[in-house]
Order: sequence, then C-alpha cells, then structure tokens
Amino acid sequence: MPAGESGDDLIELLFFAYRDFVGDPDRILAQYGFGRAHHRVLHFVDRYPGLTIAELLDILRITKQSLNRVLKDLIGQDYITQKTGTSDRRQRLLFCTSAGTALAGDLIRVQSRRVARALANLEAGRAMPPSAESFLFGMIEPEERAAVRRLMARRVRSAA
Amino acid sequence: MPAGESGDDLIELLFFAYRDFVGDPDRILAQYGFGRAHHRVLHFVDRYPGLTIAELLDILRITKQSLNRVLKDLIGQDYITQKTGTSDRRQRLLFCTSAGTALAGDLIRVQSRRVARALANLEAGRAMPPSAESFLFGMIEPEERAAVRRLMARRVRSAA
DNA sequence: TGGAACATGTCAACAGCACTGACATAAATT
DNA sequence: AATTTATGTCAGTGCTGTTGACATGTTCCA
Repeated sequence: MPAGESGDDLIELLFFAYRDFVGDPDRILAQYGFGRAHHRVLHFVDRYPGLTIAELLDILRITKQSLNRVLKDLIGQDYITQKTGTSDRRQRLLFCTSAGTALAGDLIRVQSRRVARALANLEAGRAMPPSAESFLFGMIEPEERAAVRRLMARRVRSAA
Repeated sequence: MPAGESGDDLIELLFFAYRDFVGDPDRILAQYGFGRAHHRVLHFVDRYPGLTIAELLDILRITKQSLNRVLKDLIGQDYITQKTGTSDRRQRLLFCTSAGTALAGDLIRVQSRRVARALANLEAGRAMPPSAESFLFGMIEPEERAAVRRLMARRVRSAA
C-alpha cells in the first residue's frame, strides 16, 4: 500500500515488519525470563524434534558457546530434554518437553496471527496483484501502519 | 518453493530471510567498526534527511541512550551532521555527509541486490501465483536454499 | 589397537546494543 | 516565572553474540 514500488521500500518494510514480528513473542518471553535466543532454540527444537546440536548451530549461525548458554537454561527449566543419539552416541538429540511444546505453541500462535492477518489483507483483494510489499506492510502493527505510510510518503516527495 | 503453504512456514522463512538480509551489510559495516545499530541510523537519516532525534527514536524504538551512543560515533567520524532546527531551535535535524551518503549507498546496494533477486524469482514465473513464501525464500542466500528446503521438508514428513 | 577426527561441553574474557534511573541544559510554551 | 519539551549524559546492568583454550567421550581409519 505505500506509494513507491521500489526494492528500497521493501528493505525498509522488512525492517518494520521484523520489528513488530519479534515484538509479540518478546512480551511473552519476558514473563519467563527468556530472550529471543531462547525463543529461536525452542522454536526449532519444537518443529524439528531430534535435532542435533550441530544442526541447530547451522540453522542459527551462532557459536556453540552462545547456544549452550540458552540451551542450558531451557534444559535446566525442563522445556527441552536431550537424548543420546542411537546410531552415533556422541550426538545429543534435542526434544521439547510438554512444557516446551506448550510455550513454543504460545509463541508461534501470536506470530501466526500476525502472518494470517497480513495474508488476509492480500486475499481480501486490497492488494492486486498480491505483492511482497503488501505482505510486509500487513505484518506491521495495525496502529503503526499510518505512521509508516506517512514516513515513507515523506521520502517519495523529497528525494526521488 | 518449500512444500507446505502454511503460515508457520512463513514464520520460519522470515527468520531465514532476515538472517541473510542483515548478513550482507554486516560484512561491510565490520570494516568500518560499525554495527547494525549504526546501519539503521545511517539508513534512516540518509533516506529521510532532516529527521529529528525524537522521530528517529520513534522509528527505531530504542532509548535515547542507545541511540546516542551510535549517533555519537557517526557524528564524530563525520558520517552524519546535525543542524539546529529553524522553527524549533531545541531540535537537532540530522543529515548525512557525503561520506555518510556514500556508505549508506553501499549498504543499500547489497540489500537491494538481494531483494531484486527475490523479486526476479517471482516474475520469472517460477512461482505462480506470486506468494509471500516465494519472496521470502528468494531472500535466502542461494547456496543455503537447498539446506532450508531440506530442513522444512523434514518437518512436513514428520509432524503434520 | 592406537591415534586422528568428530560432537559436544565448559571456562574466561570481551563487544555490541539494548535497558533503567537519575540528572542537566536550553528552548518553547503557558 | 514556572512548566514542559527536546536533547545530552553518566552510571550500572542484562542479553546475546564473539574468540580462544581446553576437556571428555565416541567414532573411524590405518
């Protein structure tokens, strides 16, 4: 819905979309004393049970020291458990406990809601053809959209 | 291009897309001793010259203390300058110097390339109809796409 | 069998970037 | 003249990333 259909606008929209996208779960996580790093680990272990440490490191692109810090929290508070690999006993296979699955579910729920809303905007025909721009704009917190639209309009007028 | 057309896949793709999206500029910024916070400030000041501190704080959603730390770097190294507001002399209007505009240009260039590539994928008809999913997938580093596809396929098989 | 390679865990130090709380100054507003 | 607003700054803290070094147990290969 913002004016210019340039790739540069997409860059900015991606920033705003991501800002609000991570804001939802952040509020829930804070109640548990967890952060985004915990969220990412919990999410991937929940969706891909049996993930190894090495696989998780490759997905998250962080060091094992960083991973271990948050993983220790999640294991210590019984959101995740480890099982020794069967074929390779060096590996630690990661699984969510029921508490872990429940929390992961709460987190994905608020994010799904936002994504669903963004997709609904597209399908309501408000954006024809459906564009990446409209999707990202729909990801922004509804009350904030006017402000983003105003900001971006300001640019279209001043620079080219 | 990944299999399931669910909103949950979009959540994951947004993670991967953003991960690679910020990876490009990070490499450039490291050469200047700057981080992501510097990037965000430089980007918005470049695109919206004359932005005030308060406006920038509202865009970035950080505290003035956080902003000030990186802004001091950018001003001290002559990438950004301040001008006292004309109508309200309390305000500091922010502008990029030529060095600032140049660096901002370099940064947006690498990100634009990635976005353009993602859009090109859509328009090449490889994704009909164009979807948010295809766009986000196209944002992922090409060499990494197979790995992401493999990971996500693994889920479609195991859980539902 | 013995040594190399591998998967993982851990300790310590450090950097970037957020936060809170408190306080200061100059300009605008009432 | 008093208050509010826009901004700057100091000090302390937390989360999450990094590097480098070292340890343990497992697997694999010569």
